[in-house]
Amino acid sequence: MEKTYDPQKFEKRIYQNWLDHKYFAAKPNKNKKKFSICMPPPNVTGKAHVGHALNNTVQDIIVRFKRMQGFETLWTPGTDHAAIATEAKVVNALEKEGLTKEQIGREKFIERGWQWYKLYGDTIYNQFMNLGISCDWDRKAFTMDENLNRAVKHSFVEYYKNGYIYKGKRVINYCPHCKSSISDIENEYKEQNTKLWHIRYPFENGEGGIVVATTRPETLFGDTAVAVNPKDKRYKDIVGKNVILPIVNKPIPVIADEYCEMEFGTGAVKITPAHDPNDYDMGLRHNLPIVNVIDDDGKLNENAGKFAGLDRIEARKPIEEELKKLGVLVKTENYKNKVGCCCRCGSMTEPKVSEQWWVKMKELAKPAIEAVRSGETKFVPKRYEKQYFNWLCNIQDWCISRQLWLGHRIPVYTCEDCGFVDAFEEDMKVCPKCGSKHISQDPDVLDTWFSSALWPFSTLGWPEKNEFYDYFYPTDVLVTAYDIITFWVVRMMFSGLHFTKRVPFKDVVINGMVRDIQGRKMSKNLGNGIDPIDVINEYGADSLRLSLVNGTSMGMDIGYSVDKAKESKIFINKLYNASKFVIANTENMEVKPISCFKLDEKDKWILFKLQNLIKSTTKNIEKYALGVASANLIDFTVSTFCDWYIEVSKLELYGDNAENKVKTQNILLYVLTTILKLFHPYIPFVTEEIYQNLIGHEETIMLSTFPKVEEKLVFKDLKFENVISIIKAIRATRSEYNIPDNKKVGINILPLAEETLIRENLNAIAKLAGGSQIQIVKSEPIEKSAKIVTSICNIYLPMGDLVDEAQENERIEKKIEELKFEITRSEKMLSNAGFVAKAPKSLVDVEKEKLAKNKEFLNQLLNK
RNA sequence: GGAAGUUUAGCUCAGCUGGGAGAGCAUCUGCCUUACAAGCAGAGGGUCAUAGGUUCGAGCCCUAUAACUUCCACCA
Repeated sequence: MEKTYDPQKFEKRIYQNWLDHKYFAAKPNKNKKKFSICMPPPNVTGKAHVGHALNNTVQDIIVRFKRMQGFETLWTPGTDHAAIATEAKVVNALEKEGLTKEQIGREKFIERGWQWYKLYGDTIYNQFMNLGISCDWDRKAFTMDENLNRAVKHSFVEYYKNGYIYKGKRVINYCPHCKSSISDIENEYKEQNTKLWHIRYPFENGEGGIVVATTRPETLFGDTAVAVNPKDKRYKDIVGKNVILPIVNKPIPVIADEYCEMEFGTGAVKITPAHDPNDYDMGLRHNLPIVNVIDDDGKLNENAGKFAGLDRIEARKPIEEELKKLGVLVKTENYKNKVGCCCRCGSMTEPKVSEQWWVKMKELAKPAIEAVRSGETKFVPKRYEKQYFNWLCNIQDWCISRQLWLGHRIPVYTCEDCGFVDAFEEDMKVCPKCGSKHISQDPDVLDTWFSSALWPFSTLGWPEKNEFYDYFYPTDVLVTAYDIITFWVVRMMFSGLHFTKRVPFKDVVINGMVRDIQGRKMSKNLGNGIDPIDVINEYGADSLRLSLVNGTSMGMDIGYSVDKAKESKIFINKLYNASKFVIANTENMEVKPISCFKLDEKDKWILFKLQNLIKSTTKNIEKYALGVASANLIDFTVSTFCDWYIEVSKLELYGDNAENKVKTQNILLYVLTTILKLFHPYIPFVTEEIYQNLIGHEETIMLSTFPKVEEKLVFKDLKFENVISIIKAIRATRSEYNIPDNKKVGINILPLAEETLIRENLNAIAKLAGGSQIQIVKSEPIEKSAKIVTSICNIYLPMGDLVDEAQENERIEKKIEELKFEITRSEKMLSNAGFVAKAPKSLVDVEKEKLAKNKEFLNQLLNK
């Protein structure tokens, strides 16, 4: 191994080796249990950000763990075509060439789309590979692939034939920039400083009238009524009368509708059915005409008279001037409200009445609700189920048509001659009813999420019957961030249940969002984004991975800065160095099973703690407590293995007892190997690199067996803890006396119990506590010494004049006080009838034992 | 308006079915001890947001309050 830990030197090489051996590939295997998972597909033309790194790290940890546990493990990678986003990029690119998509036509445009996919499609995969993730690259899926396209058509037609899909006129959100409808969840409300315009709509004689408050004066041209609350006494007498619509000079009725809040504004609302969903509903209730005043570019149309052609927002100013001139602008006031914005491009969306394709949701939602309610699919953490239920229980029909060219075209065909309309999986050239060739396909494409909704099974080849689908479906876990529960998780659930009759996954693990260290979202505007590739280049993929999950808990946001990767690298460096030590000291060793050695206390101690670690790591990973598991692993590696076992093992390794040396070598090797395997899912590269240098290693650590608890190595009564206490006490006392570490002192030990243990570990105590010479004494030495008391021995450090009587007494007094406090505490607890009666017996026993021990210790001290 | 989450050491965060408050970083002191100075050893630092309640026992359960975050709804 290299002298220093330098991840750049081996990460790429190791990954290539894994690829070459096809270790990530999975195939149906009846003799093994399966584990399957599919990657949330990133945007095909996107770049990896830290969120992806976290999401894929979590998946890879789970996948590697399961693979080592012996499951046939399939992790399907994939990308999404993200129609709106990609189309916008292609349009942009065309713009730079001075072209529009209309100019080059649909076919050419789609070709350009494919060029775009191909050009950028592998970028994100390559970035993911740097992370070390172990997905089956031979099964890469893309939502626009031919077989996935087939799944989309198949499911659309199935929905259509069974009456789940319909075409209908509704108010939808329209993005004038993307020139497409978007669904309700793609419409994000953002707060904006604007004005509230109070406009007087006079009576037909030009006098008086009614004052309405509006945030959108520009839609005035589309007003077809003024509404008030029926209970509103102020307007009781004018309901049913007409008022004059200013500028347009057209009479419109005053109507009464419960929807109006009497308290808001003036209590009177202008009703524009064409440009507001609530007004639209009211229009239906009151049979109002619909007057459209905004065109697809977001400009006012001919209904706006002389304002036609102006952008809807820019038109506000001249309209305000005009209203002022007419004397109907009562006042304007500053106002904060929220306006819908396109989640892709950020521009303000327009509610628009139009004809779109919809999926009826009510029936589809029911089994999806039931599957989570019954526990067939579980969320981790559970609280996210509420978000899921909340959405599904108030579900609205899903608008699935988009006025774009990239994406899956809606497979509905209309015959221009006989009017026949139907959905088909095949491309239709001739009308099946009348034979006419004048048959045309619907121009719209499907919402990107329509194909994503089929992801867990479409990536397994559905609807074709095949062994991958049969063996690996349903998948076991879905790992995703909470921001797409409604977009994606919900839709996969109901689609999966509808088409496959099974839940698409058993567990939904929600990872948090990665934020900056101040808790802000990472964004281009703030310039606080962190590029995971930069982190990998500087600290290595293992450090990035570990820093993203260590000490975190599922579903919680993570405040991230590169300092965390640095911290992880420092730890990995430690592991690397400890491994170097073990490797150097086990080179030519004789490998034997540990059970054939006579184990001493330190051996039993480390072996037992290791068994506990195996148990807790397994349990924690199984319940997705990845951050707890890694923290325990780090703690064991540093504070148990390196700080103590390696240090005491040096005595055996450099000593002259050959049998003890072989024993220690074997234990070191066993413990290190086990640590590496436990850690492999987290830090796959460095564990493989080290593993390859161990005696008796297998082909690859990633296919080795995940450690299991060995009952033979589970011991009780860990006496070595006493030795540690002795060493720590001496160190602390030395520090108290300001004795520098390079100065050695004599150590005299007067055993009060466990003399054998103390004798066996004399050298260890001397070495680790900085002793010049160490000896067992039968009574307190005459020399002036610092006295240390522990529960099994008294320790005397002869330090001559350095010894301060007062300080000595103080230390002993302090210990006595501590013990007295402990004893009082125990006695209080044990004299509490409630505690003795109700607390678990084991706990009461522990307390009794503690009390007895402390009493004995105190007696020793008091009797001296 | 409805819902969820967060509040623990100076900072970033863990903390299991309720059973003596933890880590890393930062700070202070000493040490280049042959795996590691990217290190080692020692030390200081907390009214677990606030107020009640349940319990033998509360960081954890219940109620209220405050601050911050997010999701849903979209009152012109």
